[in-house]
Amino acid sequence: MEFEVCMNIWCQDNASREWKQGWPLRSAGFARLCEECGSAYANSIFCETFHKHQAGWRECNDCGKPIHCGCIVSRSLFEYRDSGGIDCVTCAQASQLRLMRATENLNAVRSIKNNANDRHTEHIDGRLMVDGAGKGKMVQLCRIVEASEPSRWPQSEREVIDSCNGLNKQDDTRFSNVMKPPSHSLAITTSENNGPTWVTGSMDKSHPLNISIGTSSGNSVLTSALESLEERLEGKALSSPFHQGQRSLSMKMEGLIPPQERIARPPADGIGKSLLLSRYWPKMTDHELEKLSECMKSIVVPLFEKTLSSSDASRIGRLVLPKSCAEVYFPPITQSEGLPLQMLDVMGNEWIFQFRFWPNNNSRMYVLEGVTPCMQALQLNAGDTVIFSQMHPGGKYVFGFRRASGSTDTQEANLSGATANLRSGSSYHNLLLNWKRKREAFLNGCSEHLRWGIASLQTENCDMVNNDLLQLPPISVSERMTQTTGPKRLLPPNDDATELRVTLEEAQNLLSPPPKVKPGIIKVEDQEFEEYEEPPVFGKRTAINAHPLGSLNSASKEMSPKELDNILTTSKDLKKRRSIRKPDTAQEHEPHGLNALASAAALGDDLVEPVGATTKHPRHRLGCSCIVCSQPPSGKGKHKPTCTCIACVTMKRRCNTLMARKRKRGQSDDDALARDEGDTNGAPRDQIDLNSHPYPEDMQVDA
DNA sequence: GTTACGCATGGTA
DNA sequence: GTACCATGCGTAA
Repeated sequence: MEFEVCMNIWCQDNASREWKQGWPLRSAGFARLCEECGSAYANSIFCETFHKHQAGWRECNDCGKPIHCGCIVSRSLFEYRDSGGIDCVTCAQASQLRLMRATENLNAVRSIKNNANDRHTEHIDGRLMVDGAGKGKMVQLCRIVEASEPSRWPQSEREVIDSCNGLNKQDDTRFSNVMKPPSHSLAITTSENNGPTWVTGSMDKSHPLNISIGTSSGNSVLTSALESLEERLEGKALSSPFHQGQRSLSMKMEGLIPPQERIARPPADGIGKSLLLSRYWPKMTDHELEKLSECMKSIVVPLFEKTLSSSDASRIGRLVLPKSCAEVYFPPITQSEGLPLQMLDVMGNEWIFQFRFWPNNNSRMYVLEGVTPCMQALQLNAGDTVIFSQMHPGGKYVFGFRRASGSTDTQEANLSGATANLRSGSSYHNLLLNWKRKREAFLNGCSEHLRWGIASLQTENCDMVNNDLLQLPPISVSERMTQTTGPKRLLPPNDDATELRVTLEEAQNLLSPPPKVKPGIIKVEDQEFEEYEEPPVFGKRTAINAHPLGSLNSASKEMSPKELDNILTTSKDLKKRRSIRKPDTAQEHEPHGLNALASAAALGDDLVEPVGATTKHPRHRLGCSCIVCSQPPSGKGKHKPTCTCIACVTMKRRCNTLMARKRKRGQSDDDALARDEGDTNGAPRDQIDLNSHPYPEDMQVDA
């Protein structure tokens, strides 16, 4: 165990060598707690998920912008570390907790030197050498302690010791006594095991600045006004929340809090931060993490994330896991068959994936198998990001996700729905209730058939749908029914090769009125709706000038019973697919008949091209970002030869690579290359034409 | 004929 | 050059 000294000046344990594992931190580790007093230390700066109310905002020393520090102790403790620390998320340079610059630190120690006759300090390699009580020791840590309860500040070292002894007797050593300082103090901690040297000073305005220097063992006391320290305390520290009526800095910074940034959360120390590529670090906003924890009713520690590739999101149902992440965060497996891993998604559904590996080039390739049902239920596609987290206690894995940028859905959005029922009392909750009420009012006002249709489209088996709807602001139903809200994923795709993006309006368009039936008129919120006595007809209209709600165009393309049967059969086929989801939830996200109908209808000619499963080039599915799929339709949007877009650059690189290889293989192959690639559109070879098929004919996906 | 499994291959960092 | 990983592909069910 790494040697560290407890930084709680109430604690006499200056030689702590063991640290208890405390509460889980958002950095995927655990807070280390002093064995003696239970104080948090080191990486406890990440504990905001657990003690959010004690989190606070600070100003970055370098850029001055507010930065967040969630340390349970940081609200009452300003900490300085010469090395390490957390980068400011804004400027990425300043240590998050570096509230004193090195020069200030030096001044403080010089003051000590000047006022303690037997002391001598030097600045060596950025560190401070203290001679005297901490003779020959390198100063590593220096901190200003700000008391939260001045009335409890001990006025003497004796009181400090007494208070510490009292604290040690407390049962709840984890939180009640976390870094409760006796006063504003400057602690200079030596790196070796002879205890820290403390500079304590009362900052109570009712008392003169009374600063003492000594080791915590109390063998040296110097009462003096350390001017520079006082100046600093009066300057920076005195402007702290404490001197503003004990208001927290977080309150002070209220209104200045910047928008939540997506923070890449590196793994905790010791778990191989250097081993895990930063692209796998879970990037969640504090808000998302907070909501996830709220949703799971547990502490959730993000582990890693991965952007779904085409093959991950394909129907194969295999999600390739980054090797390092799999080995670090998932249970070790020795057999290729691996073991089942139970996971909860953000909706609270339980899934079991097979965590296994394949031998691969003297290495392993880790995969999660059986993810298709979950992916479909969550409507995840290539480009989306899945986030693996772990709950504490219990260690159960959480399967979270984040939609690809540009999508209207984010994990946060989905969590909004998932946690709606947990947000009782919040304004957000009220908004949801408001919308729910209006929706119910509307449904109640609708005819049975229409109500059934809409309700089915929302489908009680598709929580995502409800959640999507519930996310909507509580606008009137009439507005809802007439506006286009942008792409909404209403239904899970009924085939892996397809994706359904359909607005509510489009969904409504799938309901056609029965032919030759005159509608009645009902009023909901002063809006007239047509009511039909006969069931609606399902089908995709071929004309688009229909009224969204009822007066549907007579040109509706009705489905024959056989067509309906075919689609329903397709839906049933879904159930044949292998799914190892638990029985209690296994059917929840299966598309119902109406869903299948809607999907099939919505996936008509002009909406989504149903790309058939092909073994030739399965990557060409919806969402595929390859050259073929990303190229614009021929004719318009043609890329210029000088275009430097990603697609063009990639294409050029590929061609260059291909050319180089071909040249190596000889002239005959070069000729073949010329045949294959040879100016399909008559373009010179150095002018890449992205509108031509980049692959030989036998590889081209059917257009 | 289709699908899933398991391994191989090749691109990329 | 190597490891990782996306995905291609042969084969068995």
